[in-house]
Amino acid sequence: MRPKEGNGLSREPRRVTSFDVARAAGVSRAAVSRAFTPDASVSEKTRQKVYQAAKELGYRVNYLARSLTNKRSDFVGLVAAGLDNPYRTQQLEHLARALIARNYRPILLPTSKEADSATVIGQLLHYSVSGVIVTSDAPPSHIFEECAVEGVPIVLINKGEDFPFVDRVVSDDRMSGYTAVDHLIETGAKRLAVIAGKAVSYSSRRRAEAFQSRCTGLGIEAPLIPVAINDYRHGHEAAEKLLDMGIDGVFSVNDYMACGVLDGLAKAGRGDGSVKVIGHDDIPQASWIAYELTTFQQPCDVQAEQVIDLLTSRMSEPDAVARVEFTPVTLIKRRSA
Amino acid sequence: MRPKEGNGLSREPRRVTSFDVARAAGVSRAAVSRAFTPDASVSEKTRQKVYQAAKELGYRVNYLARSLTNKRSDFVGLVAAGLDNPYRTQQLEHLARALIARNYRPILLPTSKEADSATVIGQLLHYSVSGVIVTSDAPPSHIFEECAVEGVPIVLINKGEDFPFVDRVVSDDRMSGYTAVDHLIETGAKRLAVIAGKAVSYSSRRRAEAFQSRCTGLGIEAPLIPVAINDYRHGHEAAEKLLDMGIDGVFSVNDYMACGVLDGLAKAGRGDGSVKVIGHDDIPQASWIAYELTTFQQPCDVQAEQVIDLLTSRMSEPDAVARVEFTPVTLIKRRSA
DNA sequence: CTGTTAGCGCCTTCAA
DNA sequence: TTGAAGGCGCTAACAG
Repeated sequence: MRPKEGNGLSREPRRVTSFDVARAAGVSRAAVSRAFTPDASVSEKTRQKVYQAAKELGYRVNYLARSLTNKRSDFVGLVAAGLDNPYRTQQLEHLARALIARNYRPILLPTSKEADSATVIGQLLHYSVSGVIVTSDAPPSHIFEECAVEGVPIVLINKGEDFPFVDRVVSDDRMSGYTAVDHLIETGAKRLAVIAGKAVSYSSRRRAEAFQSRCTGLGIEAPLIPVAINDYRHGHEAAEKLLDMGIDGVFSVNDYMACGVLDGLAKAGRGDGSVKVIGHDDIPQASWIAYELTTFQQPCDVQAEQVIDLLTSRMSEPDAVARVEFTPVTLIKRRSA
Repeated sequence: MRPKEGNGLSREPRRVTSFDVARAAGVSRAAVSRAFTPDASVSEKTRQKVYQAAKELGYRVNYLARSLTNKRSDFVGLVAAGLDNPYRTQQLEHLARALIARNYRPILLPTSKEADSATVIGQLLHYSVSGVIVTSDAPPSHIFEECAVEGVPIVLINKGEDFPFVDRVVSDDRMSGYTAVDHLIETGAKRLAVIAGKAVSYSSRRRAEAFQSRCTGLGIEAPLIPVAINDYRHGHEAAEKLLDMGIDGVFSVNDYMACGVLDGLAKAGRGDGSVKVIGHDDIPQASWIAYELTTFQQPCDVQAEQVIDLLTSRMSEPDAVARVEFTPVTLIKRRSA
């Protein structure tokens, strides 16, 4: 059955096509195509004949060829950055699973300096992707236009840019900012502060703003402790400043950084709970015994569903007005506050 | 310039093809194709004409159509599981970046009960993938044959199955097992043990075996403390047993679980360093102040390169004998041992 | 170096 | 419901 050249297991991937199946089943190629197309018009009888022949020959529909005629592939770009933050990983995994569950194939595109999101999305446009999901820094707006022109939906997660045809899913940052203040005060904290990356992320900024705005409303002062990046190391460094300033209640805009804050406090001999800490995201480490971090759960599964809903509805209605979905947050109380 | 129906920004993705570019540039479609094919035979002059026209029209090569003729796409399947373990995330990110750097597109496929690796790899075969990288549980062997038939290279990471045409990259588990013993003894531990998932992972098992074999060689006893899964929770639970058994030096086959062990010890009031702990992988958390875990670094970047080397060399030599590459490990000494 | 000619594997009208 | 025919966008093989 193998091609030629009897070197044991010669290659030359002799692929079987719909033509082969058609011949074997005694039907036309169109019939084969229909048999493998959901709700196409085929009799059960031919369908079975086709399936039978297909199985015997080891036939698989070539989805790439299919997308050529369909003008749309099953691929969805997943543009991500900061995967060292465990929350990002969770998001990624949930998105990937949710996509696969709906028969999409996620193309993973980690961003960095060399490969920024714009370049990367540009690349995606070569594959007739069904959509693009962005968790990294928001790309420059010109890329949105390109996508719009090619009819490729984009969904941004926790980003701020308001742009025609670009949908977004954002977590309820005002809620977390406000609640953080209230809870810190409830636990007895007097001198509050918030740690957040300087203009690094939309959600980060919004949480910090909400926190401060709530404080202002209550007539208390609450400085922003700026850091370069919202990560463990910078959280750790911020802990010192915190102590210098006499803060006893702090909101770290994500857990990843909050872990650093807690460790920094512990290192300075203040791991006794005298400084209350609230994080955000409820990453696995937040419930680890070393931290037991009070935090806001931001359910990735819900978020993923929201994202995909936006994606699919935009596919059917490309010209719809841009929408924003809010992911609810829930305060999880633990030892740290 | 837009199609019809003047509803402001009407859609109907009017894609521009090589035909359009050819016409605009006054050349043939083949010329256009060549202009976009690395080291194809085109004069600089036509190439420029083509680029010019392409830019004006906003042309992009349709890679899907290209793969149709090439019979091979740029896609590489990334089959992964256990992404809650931060080391897995690191692997994933490095693999993805390494692939993209070489102009492959990683398709992310997280596995689980519903979507086991076999099913998932089967799906991939519809896309003429250039290869498959497996970090999850090894798939059943029949899938290897299917891939071999279709000429799709597979590389397994830290898996044991020895199968024709299937290459593997494995970390130097014997080395870590041996070194763990020696280092624990050096730091003064007397009663050793190793914690490992029961038949859950190849590397896990191999590390444990090496550990015990070294102990036997030194004439000391070293029980295996079995757990269901090598994760934080089970590490935490294992800590109790450890103390019951009077162990004072333990090798946890991965860091993720080791963090649980350390937390379990701390919770039992034995976070004083009286029980030495060594982990494996050097995940970010291992260097967090709460843990300062002595561990083995297993460089993801090296591993990723090894994987891709195997992948690409098998593409050119599909019938080569299966190879195994070893990833070196390095002991990183920290507070925990 | 360039254009022409055939497909790659599939899907979608269109008649029957 | 079925088959025939044409085309999706691109590239490889072959002249010139």
